[in-house]
Amino acid sequence: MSSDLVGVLAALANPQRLRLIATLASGSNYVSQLARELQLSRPLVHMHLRRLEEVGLVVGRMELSADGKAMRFFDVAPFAYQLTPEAIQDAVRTMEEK
Amino acid sequence: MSSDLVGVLAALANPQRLRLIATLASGSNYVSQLARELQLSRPLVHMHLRRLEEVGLVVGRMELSADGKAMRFFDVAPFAYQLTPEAIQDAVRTMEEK
DNA sequence: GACATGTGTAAATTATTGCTGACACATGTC
DNA sequence: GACATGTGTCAGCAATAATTTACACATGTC
Repeated sequence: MSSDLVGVLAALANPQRLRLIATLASGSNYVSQLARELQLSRPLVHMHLRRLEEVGLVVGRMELSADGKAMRFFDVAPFAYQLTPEAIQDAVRTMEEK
Repeated sequence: MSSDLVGVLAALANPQRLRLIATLASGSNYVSQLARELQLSRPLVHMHLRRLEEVGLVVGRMELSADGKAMRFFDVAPFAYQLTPEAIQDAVRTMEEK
């Protein structure tokens, strides 16, 4: 169970992905709808969400809509990272021990 | 006075820069020495430190050594960022209002 | 003067990322 | 069947980031 700080930081170091998290923080949503709301192409949203999911910042699930369409909903994970020099020092320490 | 979360995150989203911060957290140090300790080329360390300084995560100062050489020392700034969905939501809000 | 140390920068290369435009596959309605 | 919605993926291009090598300039010592 690696917390992989670098990975999380890399996932967050992008304006679009921050906007995605900000939007999802107000409630779960699905890919096409997010693309419309944030004015991004759907493949792009798909890719950003995958990147966020890989490091556990959001979680996705499949859901069937009333009219039978398979829709992919996402929620933010309740993460909380404290970013201080000391926290980074610890992260680097565990990072360097193979 | 912009806190520019994306900029800070981008600056931190790199293993070498995290190692630099971790090293500086144990005490101030200068460029050539850091390059030796972290096994990186000096221009690379120079560039990473500049990137960190731009967003205020480290601060640099010139200092004259005993034998008269101009040396560039760096210290970590005492930063503390709380990374939660809500904090990101706030950051994006202030980010979107031009 | 040659050699060690330190500083800075610029050019060129490589690797990575962000993004678009296709394509394929479903479902339900006119 | 044509059209709307939704899903996924892949190829390619453009922009950015990471890295090296080489140069310039200082200082002090052998």
